[in-house]
Amino acid sequence: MNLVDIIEQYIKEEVEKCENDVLEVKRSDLATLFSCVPSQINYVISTRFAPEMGFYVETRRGGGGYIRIKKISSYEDDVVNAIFDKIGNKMSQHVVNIYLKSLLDYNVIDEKTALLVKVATSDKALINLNAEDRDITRASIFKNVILNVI
Amino acid sequence: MNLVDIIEQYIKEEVEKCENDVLEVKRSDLATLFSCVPSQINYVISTRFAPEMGFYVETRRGGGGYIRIKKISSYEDDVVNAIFDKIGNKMSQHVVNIYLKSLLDYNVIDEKTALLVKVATSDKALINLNAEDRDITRASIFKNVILNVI
DNA sequence: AAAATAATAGTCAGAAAAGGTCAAAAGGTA
DNA sequence: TACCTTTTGACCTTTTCTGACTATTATTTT
Repeated sequence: MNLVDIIEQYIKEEVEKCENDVLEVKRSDLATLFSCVPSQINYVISTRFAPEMGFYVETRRGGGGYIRIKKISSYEDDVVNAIFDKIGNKMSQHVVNIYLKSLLDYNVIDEKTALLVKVATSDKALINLNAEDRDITRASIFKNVILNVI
Repeated sequence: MNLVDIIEQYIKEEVEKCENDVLEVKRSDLATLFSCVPSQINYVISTRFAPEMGFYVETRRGGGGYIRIKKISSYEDDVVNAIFDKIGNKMSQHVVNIYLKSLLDYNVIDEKTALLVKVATSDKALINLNAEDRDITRASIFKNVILNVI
């Protein structure tokens, strides 16, 4: 097993142990624990704890900084999984609407949430980006939000 | 929790306890209470009690000097306006979080909406963009969504 | 009343304490 | 060999904390 795998497994176990499946750690502590450079932790996080894998990660710099890893409970949901399997790394505004409707139909999300997601991923909100970045960003926001709000 | 966070929380609690939501304290007393240098109090005030966070702060030097912290009570609109006045066309993740906290505090938005905006504007959701685009997009999403829910 | 002194608070720059980024080196595998 | 993943390290950014120095106001002294 590689170091990434060992650290990945450790984090997953620790998250399970935590109240609400939220683990808060210092990057430096993890690095010390596994005798590796701190940036190795970033590598683990970015390759193993992306939203597609059912995790939400939040960090904070400065004194008292931390990395907070939250396991998303709805990740096991079949409907969500079915939808996630189909989403690529780009989404048009139209496609977002289709998926939102579907999630609404299955009562996975409510009207208000659907509206908020629609606004947050609208061309208007992403107006400063070029078409390509817009679609990529839209897909990323969609995935992150959906996993977190349901 | 950092010292700033502890002092922030303490002040907020004390303000709540006060008649009319106005707390008057001596900077030196707070510094003594938390065993820190007086300027730490200024740091807390300037990073956590600005008008866009729903507070109005007044001070007086010299003998009998004080720091008076008032929670803006009147209309949620004031807070929303203060925030929108302050927002330029760029926002850091940190700033978004701070404003969301204020909006939540004033019941302008609910927990779920706050979470949604937080996730939608997080660095993770906007990972494919460079730092500059990220901050611009973040501000745009924030404005669009908030304007839609209020 | 003016001057001196004491009592406050403010400012700003630098240190300290985190985490982030990116590219190069190393290791595996088809 | 060519390509992909992992590991490492040098350098960057953000946030917090501290302390020396400054500014203002109140009180006391002359």
